Amino acid sequence: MPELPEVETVRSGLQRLLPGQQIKAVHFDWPKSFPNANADVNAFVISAKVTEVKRRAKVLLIELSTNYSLVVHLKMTGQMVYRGSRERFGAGHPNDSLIGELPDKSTRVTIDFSDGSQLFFNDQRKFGWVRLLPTPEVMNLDFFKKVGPEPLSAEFTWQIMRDRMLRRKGSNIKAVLLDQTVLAGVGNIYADESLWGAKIHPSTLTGSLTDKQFKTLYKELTTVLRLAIEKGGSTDKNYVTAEGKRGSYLSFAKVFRREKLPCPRCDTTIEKLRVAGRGTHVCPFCQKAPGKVAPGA
DNA sequence: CACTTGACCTGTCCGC
DNA sequence: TGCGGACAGGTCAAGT
Repeated sequence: MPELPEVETVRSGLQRLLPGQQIKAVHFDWPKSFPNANADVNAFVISAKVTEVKRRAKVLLIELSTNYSLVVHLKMTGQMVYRGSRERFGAGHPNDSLIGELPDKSTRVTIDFSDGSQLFFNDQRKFGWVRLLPTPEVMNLDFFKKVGPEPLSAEFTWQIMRDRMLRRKGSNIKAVLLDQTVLAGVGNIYADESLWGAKIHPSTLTGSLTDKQFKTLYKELTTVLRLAIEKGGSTDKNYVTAEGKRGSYLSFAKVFRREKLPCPRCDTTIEKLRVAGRGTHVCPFCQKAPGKVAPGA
């Protein structure tokens, strides 16, 4: 799972469920999903209690009472699903859950808690990972040293976004939105959605954007990220919340996965193209390709 | 150096 | 139906 709103939704779910839980056992069978699992798991994970669940960029940080942290990246298809001691299926009715009984064949890591509840790290494509690190060293990971600011933080302004984006003025704006060193947490869904909102074509050279466009893009991006968090993220195939439920943002999406459907703003048929190596959705009328002038721009 | 492309994996969908 | 190929929400390493 993917982007900031999805990871934030999982974080808030785990933060409701995990603090105070004591870890009894950890199981994993695909070593790449837990590359540095070693004797430290026995020393610093078994018997530890979860103190807090945090997020930075698209990464979950499960902090333990031993001053170690389980650091989790869900990449494309990762899930973190909690099951209470009496729930073989999802909380409430089984139909609420996208997934059935756990563990299943995509389960890579299982954490057992003392009260009988369990936390499952599932990952169909095996790109995601869990790592164990001393909490004070987590931010020394190369990824965290390079990652850009949180787009929803109070300090993040449109001018900061513009200045950081202009470090890559020779790239198209879609590639720059996806660049985690420019700003944290944006992926393919919310890049397309915010570019549609700002009426900017994804192939537009970043260096050619005006201040007015940067300002609009900032507003659209932060608005769409907040809305997606409110809706519990976007579920297409794999993503689920900590309770195993779907997120509902995609029913509010304007262009993502809506190729061949009408643009909600002008009724022009939405097209799917390839930009920055990624499937990209645009309204060809609202978002004029570079060289042409967008309406109202 | 700045930027783009392939690789990491499994599963699904689409065309022949 | 079967089978090959393209594609899927992310990030690195290696390439141009």
